[in-house]
Amino acid sequence: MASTLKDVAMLAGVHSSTVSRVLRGKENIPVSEETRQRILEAVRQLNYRPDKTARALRMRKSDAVGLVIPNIASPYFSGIAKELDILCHNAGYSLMIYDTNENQEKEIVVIEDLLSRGVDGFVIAPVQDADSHIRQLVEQNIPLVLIDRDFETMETHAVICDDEMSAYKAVSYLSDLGHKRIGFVSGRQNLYPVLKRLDGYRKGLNDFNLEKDTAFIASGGPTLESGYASTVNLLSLPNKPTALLVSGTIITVGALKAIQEKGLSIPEDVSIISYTDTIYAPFLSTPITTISHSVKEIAEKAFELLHQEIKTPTKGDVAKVIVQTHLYKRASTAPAH
Amino acid sequence: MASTLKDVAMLAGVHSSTVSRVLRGKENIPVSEETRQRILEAVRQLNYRPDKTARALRMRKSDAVGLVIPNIASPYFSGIAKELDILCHNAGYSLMIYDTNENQEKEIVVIEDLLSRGVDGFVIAPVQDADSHIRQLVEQNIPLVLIDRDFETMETHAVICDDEMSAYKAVSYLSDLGHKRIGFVSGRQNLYPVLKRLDGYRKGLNDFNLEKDTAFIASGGPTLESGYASTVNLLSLPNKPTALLVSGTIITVGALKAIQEKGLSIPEDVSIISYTDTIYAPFLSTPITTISHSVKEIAEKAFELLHQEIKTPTKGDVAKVIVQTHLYKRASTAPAH
DNA sequence: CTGTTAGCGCCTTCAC
DNA sequence: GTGAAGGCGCTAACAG
Repeated sequence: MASTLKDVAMLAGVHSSTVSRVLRGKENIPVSEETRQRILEAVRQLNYRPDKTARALRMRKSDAVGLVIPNIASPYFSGIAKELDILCHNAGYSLMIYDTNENQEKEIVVIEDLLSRGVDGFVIAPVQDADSHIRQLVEQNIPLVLIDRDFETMETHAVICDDEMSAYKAVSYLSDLGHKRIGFVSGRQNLYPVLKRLDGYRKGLNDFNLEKDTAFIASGGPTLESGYASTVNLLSLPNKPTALLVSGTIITVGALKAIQEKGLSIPEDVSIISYTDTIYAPFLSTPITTISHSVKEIAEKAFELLHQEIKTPTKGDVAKVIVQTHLYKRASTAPAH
Repeated sequence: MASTLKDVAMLAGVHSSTVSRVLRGKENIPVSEETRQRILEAVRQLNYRPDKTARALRMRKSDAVGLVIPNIASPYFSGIAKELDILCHNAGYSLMIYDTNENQEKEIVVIEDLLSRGVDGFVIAPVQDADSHIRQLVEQNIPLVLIDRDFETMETHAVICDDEMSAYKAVSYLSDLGHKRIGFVSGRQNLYPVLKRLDGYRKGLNDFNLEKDTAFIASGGPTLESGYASTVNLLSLPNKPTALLVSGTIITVGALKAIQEKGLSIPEDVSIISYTDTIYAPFLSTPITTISHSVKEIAEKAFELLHQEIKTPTKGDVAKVIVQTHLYKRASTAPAH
């Protein structure tokens, strides 16, 4: 059994409230140097550690923030988790990382759990099958920053990527290489980044006079199998694309597998640009051209907004921060034949 | 402000203790069907959710378990985190994932934090620069399972891999291919798996009569740079190894980078076997021979042990579970020239 | 300067 | 069957 304030107080011969005062050492609170030392000594002897559960109950705050992400096994989200964790830790918060497994029900449960554990704020990459539970957080003025996936009509802070522009640039680059038929492979189409990338993709097709065909757009679930199936479909078209814009790490692996099994080669038969964050990108059989995110920058902006919001709530004055991505040109993109 | 038991009691016209009884619905507790319904209705109306902070304070248990890992951005640990999260969630626990960043001080802080938040148990992959804080957990009979990294002399449950045997088999395989000089590249050498793999490696060198040279063993920190530097060193030896056994995902990327920059090719100039869990392994420029872990199996065994321990503490009766790894032979290993 | 008092929201024992 | 009382460990307001 861990020792309590009372135990320390007993040993030091004072009242527990005095111990409490000393321990949280507000500068302006008067307490004699002598008793202070006596208390500190008792704390040491008993190896006292404050009970954060009790503190949280009493204070209505927990010095904890909840990170809610759809897939901790994704290098993108785990990268954000890592960076955010470091920032939180340095600022004296604990970061509680929860995985929703891209499942809306679980997200709702998880947010309620975090709420009932009294976290001071949230960073959420929402599943986006529903939004009312997020809306509730906003209405209750609970500090919240969305990352990667925004609900545009909602008054929340958000840190998102330049998805529309990055897709547009990718298409532009492929167009410069002479590609006329570009496929779009992605996971779930209700996700904000996918939607935005689609916008950029379509805009690109338009502006550069490329072939438009709804069959060139293949979206599925967030799985390797889905990426595989989508790519197989695209590459089985009589009039198949000569280049692919692929969203997501695991989708990309599915796409690579499909291409390999079809006996096609990159970039001779098909060029590829991928949204992925794998450190293996340069070492793939064909080093792959990627659009990459700075997870550190995303984490930093998100933390900054959240921290500010926790300290001094900004009533409805909301920031939508856009983080620039970067196109790393590697060997998976080549002129169309 | 969220509603409390009292609010519900008010609305239902009963006392809060009655509400509490109904809500935790122990079958054998008598309560009239009528008031029960009235209470349930009030709960619905107020959208009441129990406060887990208060509950944890009162009950001395939180229905939460803490996962403490050295690097959430590693596919190995994030894979374990994901699987464990699913298991915990299904069993009604919340999983709090904490990253120690391979830093001993932070690990200590983080465990104390989790402790003071009243978690019911721990799953820990320890940093292993120190062990007294872990020993304390054991002494206080706090449910605990170590994963990946064991303290052999400590009476704790542990789920570890067959590191010695897997390294031995890797050496055996390389020996069969005719390699006489095999290098060993890894991260920190105080880690249990690294130590065990070294044991297996040395045993292999012995049994198969391979060249022994302490210069063939290059261990460093847990970074890409370290893996890079170690590999550069090995491959600069006058009498350099023709094969490398590499531990760790990020170390492997460093090694690949070094080989590439040296202008060497795999497997012509150097064969490689890697302990890594990247899904990209089959798609690398040379698909890499890997020793892979079943993160799912590790998570399952760990959860089983922990769950059991939380429900009915087994005084000192401790299990060390060994999970088999698998050697996936790919193109990065070839006969020595 | 320090002690007393009164809860935070919940659960458990003991009454009735 | 249900209510009242007490307390988990902590902090804040008020005394003195």
